[in-house]
Amino acid sequence: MGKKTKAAITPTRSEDYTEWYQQVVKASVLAERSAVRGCMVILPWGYALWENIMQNLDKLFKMTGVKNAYFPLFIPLHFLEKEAEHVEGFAKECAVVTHHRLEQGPSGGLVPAGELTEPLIVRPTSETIIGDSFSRWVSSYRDLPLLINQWANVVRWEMRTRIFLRTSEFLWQEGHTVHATQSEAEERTLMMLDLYASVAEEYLAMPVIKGAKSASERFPGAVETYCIEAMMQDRKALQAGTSHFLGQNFAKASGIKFQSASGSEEFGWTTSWGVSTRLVGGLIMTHGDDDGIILPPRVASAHIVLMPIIRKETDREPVMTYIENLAAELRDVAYHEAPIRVEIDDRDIGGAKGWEWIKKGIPIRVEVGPRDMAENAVFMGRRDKSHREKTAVKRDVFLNTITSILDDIQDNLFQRAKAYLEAYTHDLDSRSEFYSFFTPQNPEKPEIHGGFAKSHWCGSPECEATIKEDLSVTIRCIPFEHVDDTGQCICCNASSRQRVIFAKAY
RNA sequence: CGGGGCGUAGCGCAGUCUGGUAGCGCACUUGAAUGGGGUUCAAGGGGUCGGAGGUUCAAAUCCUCUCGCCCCGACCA
Repeated sequence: MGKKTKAAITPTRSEDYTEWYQQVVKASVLAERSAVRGCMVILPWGYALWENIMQNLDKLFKMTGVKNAYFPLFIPLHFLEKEAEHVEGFAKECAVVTHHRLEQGPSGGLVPAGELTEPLIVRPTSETIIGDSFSRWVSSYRDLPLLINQWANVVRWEMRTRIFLRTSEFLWQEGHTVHATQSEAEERTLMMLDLYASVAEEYLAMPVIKGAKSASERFPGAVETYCIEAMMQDRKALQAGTSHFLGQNFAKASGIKFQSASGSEEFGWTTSWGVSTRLVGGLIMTHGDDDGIILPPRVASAHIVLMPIIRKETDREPVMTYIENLAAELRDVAYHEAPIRVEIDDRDIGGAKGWEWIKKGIPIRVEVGPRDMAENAVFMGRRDKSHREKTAVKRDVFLNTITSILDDIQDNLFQRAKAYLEAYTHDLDSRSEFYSFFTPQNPEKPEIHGGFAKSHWCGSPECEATIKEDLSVTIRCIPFEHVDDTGQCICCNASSRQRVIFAKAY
């Protein structure tokens, strides 16, 4: 009882949000920094979470007819040069392989040797290398639509990295499709956006706003970029997923052509769409509290931890037997078509154990000691409630209600996050109101402020740039709602046909 | 690439100004006590003080150069 720390994480969110995030990641054992600049090691607890996200997405992709494939890590330099905007967009952040051998240097160390005739780029995204394959796979309208996804790692040499949110290397999926018509491709782009939104909301319990990017925020080479934007607890926006309608730009660059039913030669219409390990960062900042992360049950690395309370050595065997039987029965319960994931923690380390699991964000902690056994009960704590709020539940009741308890936690997390998003999203119509909304009281050490401003925008890149320059606020998306609303641009007062979402962003 | 901070045990830090050859807390190991909760006591293991060079009888400490990390900008999923 030495320490009187009120929260498990120091500092708290309100004290220092950025530092809180880093401490939460550390305490959660989801990931850690690696020896390589800007790259992270994903630990088992974090990888299990990512696997659950992956499996759910993968299943949903396949239900829409998408098939998985795999393409090379390396892209020949000249491939990237094929689409002008695309080159410009990614050129600044590419890792380049120039040699294929190491030799003993004069001072003893290894030095690169065997220079390549053409450098290879470590993929920052795979439109061009996949386009090359697609150009050979597609020759007739009968080959379309072509619906491919790959699970891969990509590298973007960012100047500033942040664990899970922006690492030099990250894991993601990238879907790439080719269609015979523009409308079919557009339909697919929006279909995948909807799929992402429902995964974010139903699995990650993360409410999102769907919309289109402004021209300046578009994917390099895309005709249209759609996105889902979530609000973190420091009220900044996080782009949680994107779906791009690429028109015929990449088809022309890669030579993806097909012969139509009428015999004419036409370029395909392509799309690409992706979500990444960034989602994990979003999850942390959406649900975490001052005791650490809170994992939504639908994707949690594990659902329940069973912790024996052993008072006397003679209690150990009966308590462990009780726990192992309980675990076996729990694992036989299906939660959304998959077995409940149960951990048993019998380490004899006292109360620190419970706190470890709190910081790891497991949805349900269960303690079982002789007293519970005598009453045929378990002692349960929920991660979405205070750590002090624990209740005795009869064993059979616990087994019969466990899936609804998990669903209740899932729903509770979503409702909380949705209330937060709504509480800090405002229609703002005056320029002064808008500027004060995004200006902290204390510029030295900015407090959590702002949120999402739904404000009118005339559509000019100049107004967008002015606001970005003045406030570091950008247009996160042009939402699909509110399209018929008319008003005046927040920046220049010109007439505007709709509101857009302005926010500071990650 | 600019501005600020920092590299000393696995983690968090003190010691640096005023050179004398390394310490604290947590974690770890062992033993004991405790037992519905980040418990207590005792004993113990672990460090080329980020790296290189220099000054000095002597450098974690002073000087020069480097490398890396964190925060704030610019760039971005």
